Amino acid sequence: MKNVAVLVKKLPTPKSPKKVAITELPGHSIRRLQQIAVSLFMEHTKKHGVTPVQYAALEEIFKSPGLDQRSLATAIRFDTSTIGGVIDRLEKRGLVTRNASPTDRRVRLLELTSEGEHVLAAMQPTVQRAQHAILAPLSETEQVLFIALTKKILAANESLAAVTD
Amino acid sequence: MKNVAVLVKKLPTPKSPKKVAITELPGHSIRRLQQIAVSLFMEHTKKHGVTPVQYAALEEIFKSPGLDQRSLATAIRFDTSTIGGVIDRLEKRGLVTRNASPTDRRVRLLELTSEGEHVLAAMQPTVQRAQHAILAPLSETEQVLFIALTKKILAANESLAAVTD
DNA sequence: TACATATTATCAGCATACGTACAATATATT
DNA sequence: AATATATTGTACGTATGCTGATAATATGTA
Repeated sequence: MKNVAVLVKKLPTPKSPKKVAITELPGHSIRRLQQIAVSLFMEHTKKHGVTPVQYAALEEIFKSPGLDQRSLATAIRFDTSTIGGVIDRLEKRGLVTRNASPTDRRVRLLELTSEGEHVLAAMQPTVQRAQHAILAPLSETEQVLFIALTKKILAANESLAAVTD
Repeated sequence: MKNVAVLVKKLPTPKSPKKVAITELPGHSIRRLQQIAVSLFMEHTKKHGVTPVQYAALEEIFKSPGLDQRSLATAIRFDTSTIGGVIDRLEKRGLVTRNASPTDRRVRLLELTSEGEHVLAAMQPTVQRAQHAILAPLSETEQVLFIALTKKILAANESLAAVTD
């Protein structure tokens, strides 16, 4: 009787692992999805030399000229410690300017240069095509469904990661 | 008349960008999905100090002991130039061994240490919970649907990115 | 006004990701 | 055997992504 109690009581981590098919895990599928989305984006927008992350930054700065880095990061879900480097690269390419705020000396205000606006305008159609390409394997109905399901997951996890505020 | 022809013919890139809601682009949603999946994984498996990528490697090496790095990379869709560093870290932690092949001196054969097997076994339940957490916002039916749609996209793009062969 | 607290940006460290190039080694072909 | 080609692993450069720490600056409150 005592033996049984001991056996039942322990139940530690199983001695040997089970064989898990990585491919079947949602996490892995999502990682693959991301690899594919980035790959298609880069393929379609190759001639502009702008990454998906940089594109998102350009788009947001265009929508809200003069916003600060932190607000930008929050808006497009970058980590605040990443945003600096992204802006560095855009600034170096002359697509973005970063000026000290006259009212708050901590803040760097972001704006597109005319070159930045030009590049953004030029690449928008290619970005659209890339987005279509990602969902292309799905029917119209399936695409709507996929987007809805995705949004549902995102909505339930808004606070997770890259939301520094 | 000529004016019209000229206008029609050119159609260059638009002068000024349109305002695009980044949040509405599939690429951005997928990026968010990935951030969330990783975040949930790390949260659930915190005590094991193993990343999603490292976990995939452990799982695959357990399934196919003695496989080489390149095969591993292909199996779990790592970039071949990334796999080395991942194995380095697992090796340094004593979870994996990397031995020269007796038949082919180019190859490094991978195997789990007993510690590696132990860690893998210990974390499998927590990984399961993390995977459930990712899809938790969806109903059972929706989860099945989401997985099916995702797989359809992946199947159509198997060759894209991180498939070095 | 003086101090505690909050905010903005930056930096260091670690871990993917991918392109490109390259050395070592196998294998196929001539 | 000698050469051409393919394969395995590594290294370097660039770009995220996140944690934790810190400096500079604001702001709220005693």
